[in-house]
Amino acid sequence: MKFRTSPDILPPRGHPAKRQSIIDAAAAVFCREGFAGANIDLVAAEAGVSRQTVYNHHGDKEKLFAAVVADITERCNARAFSVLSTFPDNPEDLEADLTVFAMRLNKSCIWGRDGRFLAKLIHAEGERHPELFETWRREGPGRVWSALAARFARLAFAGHLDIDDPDLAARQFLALVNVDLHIPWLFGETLSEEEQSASAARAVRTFLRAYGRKCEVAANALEEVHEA
Amino acid sequence: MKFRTSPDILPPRGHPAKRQSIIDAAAAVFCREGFAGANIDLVAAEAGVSRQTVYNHHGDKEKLFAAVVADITERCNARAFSVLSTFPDNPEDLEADLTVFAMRLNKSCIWGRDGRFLAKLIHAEGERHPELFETWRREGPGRVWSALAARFARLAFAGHLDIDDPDLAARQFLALVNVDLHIPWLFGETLSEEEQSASAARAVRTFLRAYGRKCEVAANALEEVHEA
DNA sequence: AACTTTTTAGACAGTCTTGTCTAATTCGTC
DNA sequence: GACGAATTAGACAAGACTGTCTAAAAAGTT
Repeated sequence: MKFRTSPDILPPRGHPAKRQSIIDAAAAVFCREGFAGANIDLVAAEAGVSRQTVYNHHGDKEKLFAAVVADITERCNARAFSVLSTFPDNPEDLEADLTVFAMRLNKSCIWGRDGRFLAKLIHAEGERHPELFETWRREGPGRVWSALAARFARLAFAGHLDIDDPDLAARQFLALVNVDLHIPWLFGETLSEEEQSASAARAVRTFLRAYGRKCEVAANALEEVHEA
Repeated sequence: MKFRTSPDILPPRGHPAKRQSIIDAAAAVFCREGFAGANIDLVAAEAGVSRQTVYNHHGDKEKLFAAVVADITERCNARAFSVLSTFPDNPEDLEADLTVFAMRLNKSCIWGRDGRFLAKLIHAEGERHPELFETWRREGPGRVWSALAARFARLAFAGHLDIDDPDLAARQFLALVNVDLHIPWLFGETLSEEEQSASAARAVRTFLRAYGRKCEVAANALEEVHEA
């Protein structure tokens, strides 16, 4: 209910393996039940640990929650950056390569455990406790997005794209990639591999219609117009 | 914890005004605190009503929650349809008209009380209790989106747009309109009027770059290419 | 093997919440 | 004003949960 004082995370004590297993279990429980509904006994049981050990490691429920957020944030950002490093800087077939990249992004950051958990935690507590997610905002959207924007800018500079505002293009790319995933995601449903790749392909196609090289767009358009 | 049996909503009893004020208060409390964290006494106090009256009207906490979901769903869909009726069917300046439409959509469905509440409720309970939101899925995305798609299809037929898959275009339009709003939305921040309109304008510009009439796109592109 | 740290099980007080019950009061309507 | 329905305040039992404490067991180290 408070988080008033700086929500320090307790310094590592005891065995790190248990510490991590507690955080993993707590993440699952907090996401399933919400902060108020989460039960420390359940966390302990799910972590295969006694309740007292949970308290030894993390002090109290709020500190445990803060530790979970920090942990998930870190892993999520790491994963995002790792996917980012597979961006097609020298594309052979830009549309195909971007589609593959979009699918990897989906798989890692949206359907992945960490991504889902982080999103749920933010939705549940972001409004009431924005402090907890400041790290994420700084490192996540703040850095990942601008890194993606830099990649797009490079593609544009190399003549593969026509982009005036790379940051905007990056955000719109991510939004388009999410279009078909959002609703199923909300209800815990999954998309088949084919659906995912079809969705990614549609997103990339639209993105390229908007940001593809002008002369190519012009050529394609003229061609189609002539046909009609 | 259950919602196992069909979560019937109690038939209206007592004074409708109080009934509604209870639902309004409950909506606010459920959204702030989550289902588990919500306190019936608090709902009663916020509604200006005694606890017993809450129970008289809505049976128990779960039925109250179901009633809140039903209420918000209905109002949210009504609002969406009402905004939809302002779609620019005979646009004078397509870009400007679509931008205004996008802003109205934002104002009504995203920043509005009902929209925020519904989104939070879905995020909090959608995975655990999808039954509760089936009405929304059927009437919301299912109907509003396809209505929007129909509007786009008409614009395309009239020669204002070049769209092969109107449903997809509608979904992508909504996604683009949301790009800049999502993060601030998560943390309860608001965007100034100017920021909102700038965001809407950017979304519409990209949308039209992707779906604008081919011959116009071609003309613009050729022009720019020639300049360079 | 001796010693220290960590973990465990369980009990425990204190708090909070839900949902029910009762008796008194107010409201709406005829 | 009189009557029945709706509302109120408050008490209440039953249960759940947090966070602490203790004594014993287990694990890890030298």
